[in-house]
Order: sequence, then C-alpha cells, then structure tokens
Amino acid sequence: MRELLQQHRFDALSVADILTAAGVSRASFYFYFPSKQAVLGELVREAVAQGQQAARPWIDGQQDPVTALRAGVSDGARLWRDNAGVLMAIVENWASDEGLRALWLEQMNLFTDAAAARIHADLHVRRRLGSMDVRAAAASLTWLGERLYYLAAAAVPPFNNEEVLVDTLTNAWTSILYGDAVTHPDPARGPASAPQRQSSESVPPTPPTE
Amino acid sequence: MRELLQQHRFDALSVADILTAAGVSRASFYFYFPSKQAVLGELVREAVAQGQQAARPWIDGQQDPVTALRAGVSDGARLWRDNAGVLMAIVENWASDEGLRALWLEQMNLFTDAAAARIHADLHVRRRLGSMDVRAAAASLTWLGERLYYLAAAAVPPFNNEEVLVDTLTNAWTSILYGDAVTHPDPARGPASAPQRQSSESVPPTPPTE
DNA sequence: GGCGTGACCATACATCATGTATGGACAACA
DNA sequence: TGTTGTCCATACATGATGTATGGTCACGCC
Repeated sequence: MRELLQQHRFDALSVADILTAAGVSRASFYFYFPSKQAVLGELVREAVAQGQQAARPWIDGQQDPVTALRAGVSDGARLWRDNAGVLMAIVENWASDEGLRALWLEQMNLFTDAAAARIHADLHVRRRLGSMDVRAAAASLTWLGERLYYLAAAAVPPFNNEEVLVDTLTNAWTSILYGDAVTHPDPARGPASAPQRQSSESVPPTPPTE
Repeated sequence: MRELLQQHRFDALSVADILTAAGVSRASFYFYFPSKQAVLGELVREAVAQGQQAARPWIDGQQDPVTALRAGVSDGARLWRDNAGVLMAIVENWASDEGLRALWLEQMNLFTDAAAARIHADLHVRRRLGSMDVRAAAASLTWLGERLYYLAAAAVPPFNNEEVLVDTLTNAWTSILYGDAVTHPDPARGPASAPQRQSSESVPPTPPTE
C-alpha cells in the first residue's frame, strides 16, 4: 500500500487493489486490519517514527536558533519527500476517519508541544510575543508546516520548488518568533537578522510530522 | 445540500440524502448536476462571492495596515462561521475532484495575488522581506488562513476559540510582513500597533476565500 | 381542440466497493 | 494423530453511483 500510494491517491485505492499488490486474500486482509484506513494509520506511524528520530538533534539543540530552525525545516522537507504518498494520504483523510483524526491531531500536538516548550524556555521570544497565546502561536506554525509541505507534495506552486518552500517556512518561523525576516542567503541586504541572541536555548524547527 | 452540510460531512452525504432533502428525483438531479461534487462547487462559488465583496475595502484600503489586517482576519472568521459546512467540505475534498481542485486553487490564487499586490505596493514591507519571494510569502499567509479557519470550524483546539484564532492569524500576518508581534490587546507592552482595542468580534470579515 | 416541448418523476439496472460469512488447505507442533 | 494458527477461495448482503427508459403534467402555439 505504501508503494501504491506513491502513484495513486488513497481514496482511489480499493482494498482489492491492495490485495492484488500485496498478494494476499481478502479474508487475510480483514483478519489483520479492520479497514484500509487502519493500514494507513500504521504506515503513518512508521513514517513519523523516523521523523521523531531525525528531529531529536535540533529539539534539544544548542546551536544558533535560526540555523537550527532552517535545519529542522529542511529535515521536514526530506521526511515529506521520502514519505509523500503516505503523508498526503493522511492529510487528505484524517477528517473522515475517527482513528486517523486522533492519530494526526496527536502528532500535531506533539509537535506543537515541543515548539511551545522551546518558546517558553526562550525569554526573549516570550517577551516578543507579549501576551500572545504561546501554544496558539506554536500550533499555527505547526499547521503552517503541515499545509506547506502538503502543497509541495501536491505540486502546488510556488511550493513545488523546495528552496522556496524551505525559505518561506523558515522565514515564517523566524519572523513570528524572532522578528527577523531574512533567513535565507542574501548577501545584498541585512537590515533584519542582526546579532542573534544566543539565549540559552534556541527554537524548535522540524515540520509538523512527528 | 447547504443545510445538510451544517450537520453532516460531505462524504457522508449520498445523493439519495440530497434528493430527499431537496425533494427532487434522482433523474432531475443528474439532469442539472453531473455529481454531488459539482453541487458543492456551486455552493462554494456562492459563498466566496460574498467574501469577494467583503474583502474590497481591505484590498484597496488606505487605513493603518495592522488595523486593516485585523479587520480582514475577522471578516474571514465571520465568512467561515456563516459558511462553515460548505467551506469545510471543499477544504476536505478539493484534492479528490479535479473540478473542486481547480476552483479552490483559483480562490487561493486570487487571494494570494491581492496580498502580493499589497505587499509590492508597500516599500517598507518589500525592504523588510529582502530577497524573500513575495508571492511565496503571500501564499503562505493565504494558506495559513485556510488552515486555521478550517481548524476553527472543525473545533480543533486552540483555534476553536475565535479570539485566539483572530489574534494568532493577525499576529502571523503582521509579524511576517511588518515585524510587529503584538497585534492584540496587551497593556504591558506596545512597540508595534497603536491603540488597538480588540473587541473579539466587531471587525469586518475577509478570509482566504476570495 | 390538438400538439409539441420542457420539466419532472418512478423504476430499474449495471457496476463496483465494502465488510462479513463459511468452509477448506496446509504446516507446525505436541 | 489431533489441534491450532495462518492462509485462501468463494459467496453474499448492503449500499452507493451513474445511466437508461418510459410516463405524467402544464403550458404555449397553430
């Protein structure tokens, strides 16, 4: 099914297709899974498990916030590139299946929690956000990632260009958290990102996939 | 169908349900529409047509950017509140139907174009964005809106709270475009917006739907 | 009045997808 | 040798979609 998803949309797959591709019988399929949605759930768990690992380093990272952020965003792009079929499938279908919904919202929550914790630990960011709801800000960045990675996977311009995707998403994180606009390579100007405060902690990057 | 969508998800509706609710025969339905997706398309056109109008003021607006922004975001919230069923339906299904896909991407594009034009007209913002892709930044804000309004309609925390939704989305726009973080009511600080008083719901509407 | 036509409706069908049986083959294991 | 776990083929009940086919009824026109 993972392979089928690389070429067909989830709702275009019938269990018959899966049966054929997997070489098992209908009876066997329903013995192990209650539905094709359940299979997708398992595939998603596998995919995000990788992401969890990949995210580790920068979550507890000590490096410069913006650098860490950009690295995280790039990691996310890679995760999505490697699991485009499965991830697109759940993004398109979590609303229609209770199990998938719980799973995806949980993933988004985990990511949001990590980001919020990072923000909380950074006094400078906290001050900047003023009375803004920290969790809400973290959640919005999480979901922005979900959407942009999805659009990239769905080949929707301008996010079908990975560089644009990474620049834009990184810029969103840094702008909202630090107020610095320019995160990408541009030797021509430099009004924004000045001396980056190395406040004990940096920020949480990575996409909304773990 | 518009009424049915207030209580049931689009894919849970059969044309039989629509037939019963509308009091027409199967034959008549298929005489006027090729599928239930086509009906949804019409409903979406109706809904966003309203939005188009409501957006005008903001688009050619002369008022203070941040105020205009917040007003627009609130407008969007209202539009979504008034058309939650229809808008949730298209957000959940544009990926699975070519017609709906073209329609929704067109709407997102129109909105992105308007935002990008605004940005281009504002030298200060252009400078701040540096070499960032203006259209990409505009598109990311458009899609962030789509996602957050949708989550609010789907009752996903923390966006099920309209004030949080508006504050967060407004903050994203102002942060990314102007670098000002605080857009909401915070007597403690005030580096950005002037005397902004946010009465959760007293502003005009304009979501990412036009 | 006779008649075509447009707007509907009821019914039926072909097709396809899902999920649930039912019964049997086969190998490992005790 | 019998039990059990893993699979398969087949069939079936249900429900959804989209396509006929044929009929009713009102209206406007000659």
